[in-house]
Amino acid sequence: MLALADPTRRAILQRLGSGEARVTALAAPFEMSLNAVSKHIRVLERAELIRRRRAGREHYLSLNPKPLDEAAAWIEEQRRFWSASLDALECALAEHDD
Amino acid sequence: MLALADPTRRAILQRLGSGEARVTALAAPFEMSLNAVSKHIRVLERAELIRRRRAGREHYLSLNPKPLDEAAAWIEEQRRFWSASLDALECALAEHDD
DNA sequence: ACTTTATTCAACCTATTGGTTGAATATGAG
DNA sequence: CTCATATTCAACCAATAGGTTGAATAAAGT
Repeated sequence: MLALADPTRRAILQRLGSGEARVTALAAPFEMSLNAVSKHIRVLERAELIRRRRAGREHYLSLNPKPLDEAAAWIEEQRRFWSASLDALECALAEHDD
Repeated sequence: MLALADPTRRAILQRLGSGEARVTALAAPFEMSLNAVSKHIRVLERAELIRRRRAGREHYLSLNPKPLDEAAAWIEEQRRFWSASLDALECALAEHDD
């Protein structure tokens, strides 16, 4: 299962971009139940896209500092035959060395 | 549905990297039925990752020259908070301006 | 015209996914 | 000790995804 395939999970990753957060906090903005979010978190964790730090009963989630592997690996794999498009991607990325 | 989520579809894209191919040819290497591949092709087509050219009864599929949009857009979206990882990605890409 | 080839359409099946609810576990607070 | 809070576990459910088979369509070959 491609962890990045689900929009809720991508949103969670996005949210974690602005710092670590607890399960409850992560779940808050979503319509779905806490349990549902808890499941998504587990998927992201298994995919090693996020890390969990337990502090008592509170679990703090944060982005795994060396992630994007899944996406990057795929893109890398495509590079050989998709160079034109990758050029465009490179441009997009280069634009943001801020 | 993220079109890139399925390995068969990624393989099809990969195959199309070395030039256009017909449905039958694309299906050949897979264990699954022609119909199954036909479905995957339709998904990729709807996602605008590939294009179809009909020549009589034969359908020639090719990569959409301006694709990767889905992936690139997502990566771009992540850029802001995931810059460290993107740096690594950029390096990987830069390595291949051959 | 008939048959074969290339492809899709339609119906169906099964496994998986994303969600639910309710109970369990564990920690913290009074 | 008891109660509330934070989280997961377990069972379940509905929708979807990916596959199947068989029939439909359409173009080519003979």
